[in-house]
Amino acid sequence: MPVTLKQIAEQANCSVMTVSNVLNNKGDMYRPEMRRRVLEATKRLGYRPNAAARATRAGRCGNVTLLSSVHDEQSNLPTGLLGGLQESLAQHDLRLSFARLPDEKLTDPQYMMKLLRLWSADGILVNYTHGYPLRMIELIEQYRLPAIWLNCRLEYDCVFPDDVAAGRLAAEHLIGKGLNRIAFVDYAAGWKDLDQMHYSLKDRQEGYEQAMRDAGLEPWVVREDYHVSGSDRLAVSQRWLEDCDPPQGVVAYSGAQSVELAMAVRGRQLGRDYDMVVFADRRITMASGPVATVVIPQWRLGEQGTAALLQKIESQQARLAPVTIQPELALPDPEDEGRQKEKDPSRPS
Amino acid sequence: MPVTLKQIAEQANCSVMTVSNVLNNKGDMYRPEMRRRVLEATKRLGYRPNAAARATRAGRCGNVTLLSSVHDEQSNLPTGLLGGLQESLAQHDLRLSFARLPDEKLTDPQYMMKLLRLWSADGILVNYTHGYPLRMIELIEQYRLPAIWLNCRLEYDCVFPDDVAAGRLAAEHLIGKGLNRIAFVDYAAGWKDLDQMHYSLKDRQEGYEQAMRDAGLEPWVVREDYHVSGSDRLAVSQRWLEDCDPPQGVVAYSGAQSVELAMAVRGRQLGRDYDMVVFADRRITMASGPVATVVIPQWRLGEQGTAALLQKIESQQARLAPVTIQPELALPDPEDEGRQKEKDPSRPS
DNA sequence: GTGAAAGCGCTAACAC
DNA sequence: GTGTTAGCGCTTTCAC
Repeated sequence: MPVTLKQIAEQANCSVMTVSNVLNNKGDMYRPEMRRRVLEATKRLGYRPNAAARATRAGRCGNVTLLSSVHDEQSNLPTGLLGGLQESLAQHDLRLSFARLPDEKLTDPQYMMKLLRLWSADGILVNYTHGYPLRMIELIEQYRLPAIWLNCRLEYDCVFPDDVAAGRLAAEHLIGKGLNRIAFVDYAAGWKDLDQMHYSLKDRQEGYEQAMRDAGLEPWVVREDYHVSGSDRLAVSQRWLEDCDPPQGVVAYSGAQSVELAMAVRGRQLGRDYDMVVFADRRITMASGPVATVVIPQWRLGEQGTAALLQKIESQQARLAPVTIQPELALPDPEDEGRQKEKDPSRPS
Repeated sequence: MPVTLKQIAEQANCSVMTVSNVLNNKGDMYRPEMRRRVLEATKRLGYRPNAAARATRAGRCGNVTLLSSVHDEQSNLPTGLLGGLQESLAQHDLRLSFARLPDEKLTDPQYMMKLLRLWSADGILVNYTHGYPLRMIELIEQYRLPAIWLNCRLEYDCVFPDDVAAGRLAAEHLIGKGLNRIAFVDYAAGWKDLDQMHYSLKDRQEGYEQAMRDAGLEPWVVREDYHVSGSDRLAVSQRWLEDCDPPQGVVAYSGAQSVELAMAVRGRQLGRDYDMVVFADRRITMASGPVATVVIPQWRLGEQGTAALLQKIESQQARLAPVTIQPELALPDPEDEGRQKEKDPSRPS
């Protein structure tokens, strides 16, 4: 039903090739009159190029697939990452597609065909940060899929943030303000389950501890034995804050809001009585106002992921060296407020 | 470079058609021996089907494009929506691709070709919730792109949540608990800029007001003249809470955290001294613990969006009646805690 | 300057 | 049961 080059050629009284050339910027040689006729017919018919046909001819797919877990209920896909990927891929005339590895048994060859068809791409970006099934690694190897892992600290073929640097950056900011009692808070993992968790939990704490020791300060890590769920975080925060001289600075991997609230109940105000640094993909404003944020630039991560994948596709190289992304400290500088992208007020929440 | 059916046929000593049929579940007629040889060669060579070629043959593109704004710095793409779209499209052997309408002048035909190639799809899902450029509507019309608008309340070809119902649901929950002084809080829009904002701002307030009046209660809307930025919300919350007998219930479109904090500073605890309802795409846990949430089921919105788009593509119908999605109240029931999907603790934040 | 021929990988239709 | 033919929309090559 869609318009084809052939139909344009008929309308413009020329050959299909002429149309193709004119529309692909190779029409310099043609008479202006010819070009005009072609462009006019193209516009009039509302012609849309058929990417599939072009890709078939070119022997490529024209797209890259972002592979995610089916288990991600929560957003594991920052808009910045999506944007960075999409825009850098578009510059190479590649589309970004989305796929998941379902739970079904992947032994049925018929089912595998269906899945591979959906994955059909020039390359794969794997967005599992942890807990990726062995089966997927097997599939990637078996089908020689050019793949890059995002947010994964592997030996090769990956792009990930330098989380030790992120931890250092956070601590150094507070140390630089002359604070001494600086706590590192994380409720996401406990000491007992830390090892099975994402490396960033350990690495950011490690960076914090390094910075503290370098400054001659005693690290102060607030971490329970096990993961603290959202509903328990306030109580836990209040408990440890009761027992101590309250911190002058807090580096929060998670639980920042419960610390803020527990401090407020004790009459201690963020920005006045203590400082906080959080980690995020963008500058953060908490309930008490903006806070210093160690920004993990997801946009750049996406761009670098694209670059790595393209290199992998081009070079057919077996293994690519890991790429690390440096985090950046974003201050809650009031002067910056204007530039800070506020949550767009007119969008639905 | 990728493996083709032809190569498999050579290895399996048969024709390309035999391979195609066996791999596409149409191989019942073939001798088991033949099928075995084909499947063996397929596996050994690591064959991946070429979706582009199949799509070319079928006269379709095999994918649907999700069109987003370049201006979305903040996540406007809930994971649930993505998941619902992706999964329902996969059931129809369609891939989901992403694209954006860039700011560049869209007058250059060469540039337009490039863009249309990236948008190349059987249909388009428009994810602009507001502020979509007129140029895009023109493009959709000119190129007869089968399009469905998501989260937009239009006259036709759209799928969006019933936000009046959402507002009602929130208020009725608190009214049902026997509360009287129930405030509706929104800092995202002010009275003066409400009209240019997303319809959900007005609609949820409208639903709240309806429910209040139905119950013989006085609506109490907290809204400033203009948008209140994140850094000012706490101060604003403290100001209006100072002047009044504090509310027993709060319906928060936005600013929930600043209200929670302001109340805490006054010694009023969420769940003990007052109740709150918020709107989200999933059950929400605030710093004080879980709260009742009016859940806008984005997953279902995605599924319905797919259904509508497929119908639009199939039927070539000019205009499809709008589809509304009903919100659901999710209680902060402790019994439900187990089922509540906590933010996965092992992911990077 | 323009167009005819060939072929990309795949599959519907039909022949044997 | 298996293979042959033709053709999807597009572009590379090369002839006129």
